[in-house]
Amino acid sequence: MTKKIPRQGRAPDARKRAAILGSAMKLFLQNGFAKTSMAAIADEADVTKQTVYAHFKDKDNLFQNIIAELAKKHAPPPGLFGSGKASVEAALYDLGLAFLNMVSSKEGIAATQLVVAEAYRHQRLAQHYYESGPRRILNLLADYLASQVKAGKLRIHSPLSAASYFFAMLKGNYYLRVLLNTKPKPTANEKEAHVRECVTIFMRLYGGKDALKTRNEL
Amino acid sequence: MTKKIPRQGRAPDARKRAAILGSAMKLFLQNGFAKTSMAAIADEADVTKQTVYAHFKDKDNLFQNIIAELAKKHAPPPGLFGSGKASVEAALYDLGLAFLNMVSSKEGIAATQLVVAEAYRHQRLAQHYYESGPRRILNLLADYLASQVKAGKLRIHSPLSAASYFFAMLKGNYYLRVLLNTKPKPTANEKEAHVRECVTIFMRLYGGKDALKTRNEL
DNA sequence: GTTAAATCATACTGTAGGGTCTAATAACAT
DNA sequence: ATGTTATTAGACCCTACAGTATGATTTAAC
Repeated sequence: MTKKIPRQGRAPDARKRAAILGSAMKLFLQNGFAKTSMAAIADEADVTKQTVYAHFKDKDNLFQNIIAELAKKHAPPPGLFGSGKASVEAALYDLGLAFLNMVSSKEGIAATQLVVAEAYRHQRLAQHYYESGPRRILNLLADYLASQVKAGKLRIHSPLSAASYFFAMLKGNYYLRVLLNTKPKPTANEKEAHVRECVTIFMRLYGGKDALKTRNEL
Repeated sequence: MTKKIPRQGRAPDARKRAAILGSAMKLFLQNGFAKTSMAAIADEADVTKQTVYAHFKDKDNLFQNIIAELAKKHAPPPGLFGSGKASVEAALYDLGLAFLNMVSSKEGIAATQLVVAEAYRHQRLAQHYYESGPRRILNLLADYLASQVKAGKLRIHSPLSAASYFFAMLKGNYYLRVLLNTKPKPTANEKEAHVRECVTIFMRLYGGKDALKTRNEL
């Protein structure tokens, strides 16, 4: 019932709005909140400052929209554990690699830096970002693990803990270094090897009884 | 040979310099780089802006000094694995708890947020901070682990990897949430329990042969 | 006690940037 | 056609703030 407000005159241009959002995201990610000016955003979007202010109340409001957009963009896709037919190892490997690629992507890094940097000023935003991104994916994995426990494929007391350890190991060294721009960025090969190792360790910890007897060194 | 430049007149006041550094650190940690003004720093230090500029070339220079100071302050203490006589478990537990307390302290959080936020602008600083803090402690643990491997107390292929997994598990859930100000902060009890669990897992992974046979669930 | 440097107090400059205003034009609704 | 709204172009206001200038005052070296 709220959709068809009777209008007269020109309608707001959705493409311009999108352009503004796009430019703002690009610039915020590139230079951070403080060092991105509204004028620069307007320029980049080929739009007037006025138009920017017509669509967004102020800089803060625009920023909130960007973070919300990023949260959506970085949320885990719906069919994450699709068929559920693959082996646990394969599922973990795929998830792990996707996750690692995500967080070490240029945009993933910039987004995290941005949110962390502004977290103390926009606590609700940070919370929302966390819950729709990291927290969501953590829960998904926990659910999957629980299902595999039921299926007798894993032995886990607390799936949520186990899931968090899996992600923790994945991030391991990388994460902080990535956040701090301490390159060089890992190569695809390194990432794959690292994910394999994490899966191996995970299975040694939580795999069926026999899994524990296999290779004892890492 | 560079120390005794013949001077005349008043000497720079070391206490004022210290006061400036103190105020700057406090305010930078509290409000971030951009939102801390030189005037505010001078005020807080009970000093004139002129004096601030007498001691530090500009805001950036002052900031660099602060980060260096933080890096020193957060560097691991020398006698970390003191006697080396305690059990591996106990050593890991102590280290883990100290580490967790450190990174979840108000100042530890603020420092990390600050460095992360400015990382893309002050890459060398971030690098320096990483190497004198996290990297150093990682190496210390790796060395300790290697020594315990030699002593037959542990079975580890790559001590550096193992060390990084230990810290990764410690941070686990906590770290990102802490960086994002997603409270509530963990209580002392929770931290202790968490460290215990990490040590247990670690020993299951890397402890002597028998360690693997114990409790199979977590 | 003279001198040179450090500090103070305060005013000042210059610039960047958030946000507003106005007047004109363009697009759409009825 | 008429009215309403979006957008443009560009000037404009105001505040915050980094950094400087000036002149007085204190402190320590000699």
